Amino acid sequence: MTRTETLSESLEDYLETIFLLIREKAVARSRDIAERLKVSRPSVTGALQALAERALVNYEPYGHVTLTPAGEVEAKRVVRRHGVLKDFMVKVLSIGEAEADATACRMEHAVSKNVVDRLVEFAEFVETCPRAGAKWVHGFGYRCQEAAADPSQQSCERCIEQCLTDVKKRKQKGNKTIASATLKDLKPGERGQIERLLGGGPVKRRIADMGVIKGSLVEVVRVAPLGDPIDIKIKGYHLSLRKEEAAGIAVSRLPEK
Amino acid sequence: MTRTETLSESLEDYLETIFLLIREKAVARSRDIAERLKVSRPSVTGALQALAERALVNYEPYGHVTLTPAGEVEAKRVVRRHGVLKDFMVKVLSIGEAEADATACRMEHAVSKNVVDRLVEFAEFVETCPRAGAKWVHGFGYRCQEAAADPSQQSCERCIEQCLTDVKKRKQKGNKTIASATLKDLKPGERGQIERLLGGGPVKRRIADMGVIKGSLVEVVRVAPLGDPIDIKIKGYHLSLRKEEAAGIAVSRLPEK
DNA sequence: TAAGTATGTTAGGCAAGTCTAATAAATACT
DNA sequence: AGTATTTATTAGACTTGCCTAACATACTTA
Ligand SMILES: [Mn+2]
Ligand SMILES: [Mn+2]
Ligand SMILES: [Mn+2]
Ligand SMILES: [Mn+2]
Repeated sequence: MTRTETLSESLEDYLETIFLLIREKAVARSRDIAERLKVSRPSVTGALQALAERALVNYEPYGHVTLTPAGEVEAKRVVRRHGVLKDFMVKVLSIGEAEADATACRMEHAVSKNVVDRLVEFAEFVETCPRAGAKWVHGFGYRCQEAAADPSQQSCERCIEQCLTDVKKRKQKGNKTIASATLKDLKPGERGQIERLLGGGPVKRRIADMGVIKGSLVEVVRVAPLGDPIDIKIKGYHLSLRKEEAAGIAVSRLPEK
Repeated sequence: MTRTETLSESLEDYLETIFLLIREKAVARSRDIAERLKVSRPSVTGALQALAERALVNYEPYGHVTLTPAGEVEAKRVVRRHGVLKDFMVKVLSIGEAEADATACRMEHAVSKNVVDRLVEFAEFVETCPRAGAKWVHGFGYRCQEAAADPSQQSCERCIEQCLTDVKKRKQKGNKTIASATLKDLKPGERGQIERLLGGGPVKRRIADMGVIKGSLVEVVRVAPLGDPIDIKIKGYHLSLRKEEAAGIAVSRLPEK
């Protein structure tokens, strides 16, 4: 009877993998866990027993593995950390998908919620602040790929000019430009900024608890065929909303990329 | 005879600690290593034996511990990763010193040189690009500390105005404003941007190998009493230069903070 | 329904990393 | 110099996490 208060990196990975397998394939088989984690099947059995002892999975020999509520909470935490770190590396630092993914899966065990939250904040700030903005970030990525070429004194001048004209344009068009919409209207891949949360149901609370405020970024990940469960990503959290719930979230569309 | 090609997180930490102790106190005693790493003394002995087997430290029972050249290289790598991650968290993300330090020491084992380099690039870009700049970063930190207060629509306007006036000023004053100096002229704590590397000695090569280009940030960390060994930080690397060498590096001063 | 195959578990072993208790060496103090 | 104290090492044990080989169960299919 060992009472290890904190979860080891290894067990966090098992939890993460189980969660993702269940999400993707409806069921997490020992075989698949082993394959994903590049580990032998007996190792998986061992891990499942350890997780069961900690009441994070429901497990009995030869039976189906499911996550307990506590296990799901823990798994989601890991998944979020992984996602946030990966996104930051890919979108802000211009690291390649594969490397970002692998690195994120190692870093995810080291960062606190605090740091992750701040990272999300910063990435959003960088992507949406008119003084920086998507183009600016993209410029950094470009600069990186071009490496040492062009110490950017020249292009820096051009960059500022561009920024000035952009801001002027924005001012001329004024605030009314923002075609107001609700989350329900966005298509997969589209992103928007929260304008406000209509209606005060449990969704509002759930979302507010995540640190979402006016101006927060939200991205529609997937919309089910009938438009009902809408998967969104917000503050690094993955969320599944019903159509009516999504209709209660006013957003302003954001340009792609 | 075990040949583990890659160093474990644990051994990296021992190496890091030994390196820092030697730098600070001239000698790394088993007792101090144990204390810093919060580990028992026998554990240290074990680690030293493991490191000695890998030819990373010079070790014999009851003797002084020193790093072999290979060990020093490895240790410096770890120290740099730690420093870069910590700096990013403190300066860009506005995470507190203590938490940043602890987190950096866990993340340092997970990030590749590639990611660290990119992180340095990005932090420099963010701090020096006129469209972002130190004030802008600071604004983000401030926003974070103020938390949910002020979704920044208001202050965003003000921020842009400020940026515009700043850029205008910069233009009026023109390029001649940049009081050219050399690294030798900077005081501890001051930062500058590399203008060019005068003279083509080995220093130039050493520095160029680190990815330093025109525009790279450099910070003077410490200057010895007689002004001779000058400690600088550049691209996350720690470097010690002689006075003459520092005099060969043309920089433009950067405003504090 | 009776193989035959795929999947999962047990048994046994090993390496890394940590600990405590006991011992040895080095250093500091009369 | 001789004892006390500090510092370092050895011995032995334990935990975690991984492995291979052998066995058990579940699913497939003839
Ligand atoms: Mn992981
Ligand atoms: Mn992961
Ligand atoms: Mn560390
Ligand atoms: Mn460290």
